Amino acid sequence: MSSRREPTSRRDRPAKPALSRQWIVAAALGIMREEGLEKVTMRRLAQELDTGPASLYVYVANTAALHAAVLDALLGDVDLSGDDEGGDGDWREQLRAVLRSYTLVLFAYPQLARSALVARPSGENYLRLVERVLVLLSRGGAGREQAAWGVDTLLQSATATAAEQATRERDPAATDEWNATVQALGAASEAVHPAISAYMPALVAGSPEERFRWGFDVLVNGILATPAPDASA
Amino acid sequence: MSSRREPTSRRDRPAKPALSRQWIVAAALGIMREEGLEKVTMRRLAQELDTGPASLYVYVANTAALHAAVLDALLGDVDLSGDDEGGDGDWREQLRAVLRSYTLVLFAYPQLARSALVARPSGENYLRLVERVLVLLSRGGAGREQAAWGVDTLLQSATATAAEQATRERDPAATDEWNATVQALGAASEAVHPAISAYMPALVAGSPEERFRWGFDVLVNGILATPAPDASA
DNA sequence: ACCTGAACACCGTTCAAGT
DNA sequence: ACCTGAACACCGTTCAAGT
Repeated sequence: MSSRREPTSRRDRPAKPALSRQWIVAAALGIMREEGLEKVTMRRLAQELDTGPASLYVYVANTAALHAAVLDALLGDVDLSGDDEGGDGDWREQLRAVLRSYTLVLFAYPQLARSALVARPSGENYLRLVERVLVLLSRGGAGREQAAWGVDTLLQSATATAAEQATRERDPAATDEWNATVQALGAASEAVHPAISAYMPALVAGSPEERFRWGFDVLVNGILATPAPDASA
Repeated sequence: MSSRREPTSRRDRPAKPALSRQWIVAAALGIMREEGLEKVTMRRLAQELDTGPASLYVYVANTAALHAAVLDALLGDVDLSGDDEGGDGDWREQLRAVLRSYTLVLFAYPQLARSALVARPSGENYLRLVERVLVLLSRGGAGREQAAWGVDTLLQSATATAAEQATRERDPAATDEWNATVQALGAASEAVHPAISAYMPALVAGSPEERFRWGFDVLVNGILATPAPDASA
């Protein structure tokens, strides 16, 4: 019972694999899937990897970078459908599918969507996504600036939708915030806030699906209809 | 030197005013203005108010609620210009002005904008803002659902713009993230990501002002041009 | 170069006890 | 009802020292 190492037996922990950025991110993903993003901390992660927190700083600059790396890893699940074969006519449907897939991936991890809103990722999977959206937008007739700025707007909007709707359904505590907003809107007196009062059912109505679809169309229609500043002036 | 209370002299601290939600939020605002949102913690705030953290929980549910209250207080600075007198023709300019004012207020406190992205406020000033945007949108010809969902989209987009652009300019550490993204985009090889490579200058170009204006027009154009789901089907 | 122990300087939240 | 002290259970990050 006092043996220090058993080279053959007892391999419950596979002999502590060497640290590496890849391995660290994989462990972080595991913790997130099982315990949520809020448990993906330097300390908890170090514990999981059987080392001290200080060791992680060789591979990861800080906690924000760690979360960004986890997000990028997850972005590998986004379906970029039909990655290259043409079919020019249905660019809009393809773009919608890509963004829906992106939204669904984020839906699975609301907290990650929240953090993506605030810290854009920069990994390989993110680049692939941006590339794909750019191609589809330009296929749809968007100009240079329209496509470039459009990517940003579309991804941001999809991220925000995921963060909000997903939170609203799952997160135990954050539901309170949404309830507070709904309640505040509902309680708005007709005298002080007539418009809110008049629009009230609609203000909080709509399934995630409906909101997503409408939001997508609003943006695509708007992007194609709105020229970039220097284009004409 | 051992006196317990001096009723007349030494009023550096004005005799510890009674706790109240209002007073707590005011103190929180002060800390934010002087030290940044990240210092607006229950413990720091309690210290400022000369009490223990536990005492604050009588008035504020948790830290998120505290931040939301601070945001709402700040929203009082948003210029709702011309609050009621007609001038129907220029609804678009008025709406633009309101959203610009909103963005500017958030610009002053990037971190707060970040947190607003994630936790919608629900206070009186927020309601006033929603009310105003609703009125202007419907004056512009938006239908019921268009106006209702449009408010959400417009405010979200403005918030995100503020959070991003503001952070990019001021925040010492968060600039790294943006740099990482820019660098990743710039380093995208032409072979693997031809579109990114081709669109590259445009992807990160544009002043905050230009981006804001374009984003606003995209949304307003899109909102007015896109009917709500059940409207026709 | 990589890894570590230990420390520094913090957090949010709860609870039993007081007034 | 409000306020408090004290505790519980955590954090991120740095640094000198080791290998």
